[in-house]
Amino acid sequence: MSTTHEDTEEQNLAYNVFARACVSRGTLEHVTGRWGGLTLGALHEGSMRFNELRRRVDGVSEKMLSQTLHALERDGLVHREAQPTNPPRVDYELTPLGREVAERLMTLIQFVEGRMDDVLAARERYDARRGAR
Amino acid sequence: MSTTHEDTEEQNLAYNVFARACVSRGTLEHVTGRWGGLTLGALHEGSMRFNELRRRVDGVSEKMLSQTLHALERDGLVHREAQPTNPPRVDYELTPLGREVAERLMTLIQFVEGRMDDVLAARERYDARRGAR
DNA sequence: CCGTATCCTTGCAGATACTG
DNA sequence: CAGTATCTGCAAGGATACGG
Repeated sequence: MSTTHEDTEEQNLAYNVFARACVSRGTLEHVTGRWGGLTLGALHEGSMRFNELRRRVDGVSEKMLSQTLHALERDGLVHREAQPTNPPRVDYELTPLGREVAERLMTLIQFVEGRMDDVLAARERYDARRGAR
Repeated sequence: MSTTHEDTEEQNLAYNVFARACVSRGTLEHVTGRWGGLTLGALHEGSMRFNELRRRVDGVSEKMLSQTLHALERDGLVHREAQPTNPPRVDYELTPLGREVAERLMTLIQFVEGRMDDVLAARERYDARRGAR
C-alpha cells in the first residue's frame, strides 16, 4: 500500500458513500425516501397489517405503500408474513437489521425535530435578509 | 395534561414526524434528499468553495448544488461566506447545528454501509424466491 | 469565479379500475 | 383484505446559455 495519498482516499470515502455508483445508495434512498422513513417509523411500533399501515401513514397511496414495502423487504429490513387464510391476512414487521436502521433514523429525525425552533429562526433571518436586499 | 391517551400520543409522535403537515418534514427532506446528504457529507470534511464542492459531489449540476446550498443555508445548517474580491470567492461550511445533523446522518449512512453484505444477501434471497414462483 | 434564468426531459407519484 | 395494472400530471432534475 502506498502512503502518500492515503488521507485523500479516506476523505473520499465520506462523501463517496453518496456517489452514484455506490452500492448503499439505493438502500439509503429506500430508507430516507418519502415513504420509506414513514413506514419504518410506523413499523418501529410493532407488527402491522397492510391497511392498518396505510391508515397510519399519512397520505400514502396503496401503490406507494406496496412499492415501499417491497423495496424494504427486498433489502431485508422488513419481514412479510402472509397467512393463506380467507380473507387473507398479511403482517409486516421489522427485521433485526431493520430495527437497527430504524433506530438510527429515528435518532436523526428526533434531533432535527428537537431543533426546529433554531431552524425556524434561521429561516426568518434568511428571509429577512433576502427581503431587505 | 390528561393521562388517559398519553401513550397513544407518544406513539403518534414517532411516525407523525414524517406526516405531511409536520414542520420538520421539509428540513428532513433537505437533509436526506438526493443532494442534501451528499453536500452535508462533503462539507463535513471542512470548508469548501462552490466549484470545489461541485467537483466532489458526483453528478450534481450547478443548478441542483445551488438550490441545495440555499435550502441548507436557509435552514441554518450551512454558512455562506462571500468575499467581495475579484474574482469572487465564496466558502461554504457547516454551522454547529449543521455539524450535529451531519454527524447523525453519517451514523445512519455508515451503519447501512457496513451492513450492505446483509442487504445484498437479502436481495438475492428475495430475487431467488421471486424468480422461482 | 460564482452563480441565476431558461427550456426540456424523465421518472415518480396520484387516481382509478380491476384481480385473487 | 391485499394487493396489481395502467394512465396521466407534474415537478425534480439535467443541459445550456447568460449575468455579476
